Amino acid sequence: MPSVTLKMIAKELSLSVATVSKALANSYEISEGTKAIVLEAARKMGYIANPYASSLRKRRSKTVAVVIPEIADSFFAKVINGIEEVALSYGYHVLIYMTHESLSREQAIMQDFRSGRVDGILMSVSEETDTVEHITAVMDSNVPVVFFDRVREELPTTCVITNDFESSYAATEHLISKSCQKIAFVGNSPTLAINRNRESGYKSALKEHNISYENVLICGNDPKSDYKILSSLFKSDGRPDGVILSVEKLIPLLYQVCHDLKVEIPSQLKVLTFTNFAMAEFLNPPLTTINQPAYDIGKVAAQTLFKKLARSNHIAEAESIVLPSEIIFRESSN
Amino acid sequence: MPSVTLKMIAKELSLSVATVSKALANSYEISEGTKAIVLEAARKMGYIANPYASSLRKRRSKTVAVVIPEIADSFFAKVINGIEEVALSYGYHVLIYMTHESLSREQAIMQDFRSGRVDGILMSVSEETDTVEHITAVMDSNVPVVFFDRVREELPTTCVITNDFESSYAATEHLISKSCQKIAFVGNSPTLAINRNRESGYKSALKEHNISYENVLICGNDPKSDYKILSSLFKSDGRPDGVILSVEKLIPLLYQVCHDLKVEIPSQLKVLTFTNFAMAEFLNPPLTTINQPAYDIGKVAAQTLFKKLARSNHIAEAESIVLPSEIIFRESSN
DNA sequence: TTATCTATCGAAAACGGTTTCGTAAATAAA
DNA sequence: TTTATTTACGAAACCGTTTTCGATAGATAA
Repeated sequence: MPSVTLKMIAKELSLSVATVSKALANSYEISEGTKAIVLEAARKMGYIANPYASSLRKRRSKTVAVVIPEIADSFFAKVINGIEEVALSYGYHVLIYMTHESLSREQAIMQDFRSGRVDGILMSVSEETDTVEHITAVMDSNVPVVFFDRVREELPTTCVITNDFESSYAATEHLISKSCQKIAFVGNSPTLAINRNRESGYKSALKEHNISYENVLICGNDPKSDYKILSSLFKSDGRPDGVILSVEKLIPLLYQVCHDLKVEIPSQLKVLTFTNFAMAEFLNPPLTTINQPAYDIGKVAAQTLFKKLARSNHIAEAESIVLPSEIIFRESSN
Repeated sequence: MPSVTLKMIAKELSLSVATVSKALANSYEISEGTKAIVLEAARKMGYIANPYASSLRKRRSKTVAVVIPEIADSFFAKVINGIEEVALSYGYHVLIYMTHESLSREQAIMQDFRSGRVDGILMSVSEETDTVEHITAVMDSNVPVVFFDRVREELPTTCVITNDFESSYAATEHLISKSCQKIAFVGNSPTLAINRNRESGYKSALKEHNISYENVLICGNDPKSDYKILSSLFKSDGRPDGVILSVEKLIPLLYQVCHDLKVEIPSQLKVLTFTNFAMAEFLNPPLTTINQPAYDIGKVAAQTLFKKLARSNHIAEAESIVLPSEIIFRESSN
């Protein structure tokens, strides 16, 4: 509750509310003298504008939303850091929403955004998302959306991604060069473009090297069933000698499985992961990782969004900004 | 921009705006018949209330703020998950702000909250925070604050913390039981209560066991200088045989230092850390950790805040909710 | 001298809801 | 039948800004 309002300042200075408002907005209509007087009074009285009154009238909220699955892993944490950094510099506020990989939650969240609550949206879709109506609906109501990481490239907007296909291709080739012959790929959702790109990078590399063994696993959200899926991998006959993890969350699980089944990394199994966290080097064994530039993805996505916000009539067309990932070779794939 | 407003529905149904508003709010003043008609029309027309108009009039934003240093480590990520979960169930929105350990940023953020932007605040103070005027100012303007993790216990509100003193005491005793004689403690900020509690737990245990060696290091935000501080520790004469890390962020750094200086864990140095992340078990060597119940801390803090919000005249008194941490013994301290 | 600017300010209408208060009709109480 | 009460709704004020549109006085141009 804003104790001091424009009206109070106006009364105090025997000016009109309009004049005070304009003075604080540094309008050309107001003389430098009164501006100084108003500014001083506002400061002294501790005036802080009511953002809701302001947003209502200006039809702009100075707020953006970040919609993500969750902040379980380090990737989204760093992305948010990047976003917040940029938002701050633009004087924007950041609302955060988690879908917990649920389409219905995502739909409810997006529905709310048609109210004008936010001026723009930064989002990474859930695993379940197999329709985009809830997204196009808010885009149609003139709220720009910028995707990052988990994108929907078919929509007419900007996607900030990494070179997933290439990274995955290179990762697969790397394992092949280490004489792996049976390489498995573990992803999460077949509907996610990011996952499909990685998968096809993996498959292309196999094809290129005439390797017929191909094994794509889908792990979900439940650690228990994921554990089963992963462990069954090593109990089967076509036991792999290399694994590419597409999901950071599965790292501890894979290490656990290998530990429990006494599968030795890297002698019996070479491992390589898409991830983004500092401790990979100090794991046992040190983990080869494909590092996504998470912080920069957040920054670039936010900057792109603010550019769209600046231009009232931005052209809505599909576009991809690709930030390269970096493979860091460590013992787990040696 | 909300394309369809109350006025439009009113006109469509030849009702007054007031009636429509009350009908949607399920007011007793409106007959069930008209309620049904209004609800149906609102649904069909795709009405979504403008939150800014609503907040302006109701003087409630249905929004809470989370103010934290940053989401660099897993702790705050999990806390936010817990907070978001609770906020969602209350129909609240979550604004997120990072101080980046800067007091002036924290002050600017809190200053803004005197505008009525948020109904309540969940916060973990920055390392630099050595004054609380900016916090009491918003509390005085009737915006409740609940602290978690990095708290200021002198303020008349609720703090959600873990049993830092006891955990640190137990951790120190554990190292002593492993026949460590020279145990160092690495904290971040001497102004933070959480750090002081851990430090005194450490010191009390030493005193209790008549150990005179006492070594408290302060590491800041800069990895380079932190590296120097940590490495100088092992170059000095009074080289420790045990270390307690109070800060998760320093784990990779410590492992790096030990690696570079060829200090072997745990034979030459036993290590133990306050942290909260799943991979500790798979580090080399597996790291003994004091796990904070991060997710629960977020949940409890949020629930406490919403309780305060529910009661308009909540009594403002200092109170601590202590959630116990859990020590998980692993090889690094064996 | 008169007409035209220019600079500076205020009245009032938005923005889109919520809430108070009044009122007419229907019902209950006397 | 008269009076009191309840039910169901609308008119209008209000939340605190922003913005449009005048209005006025003084300066300038014709």
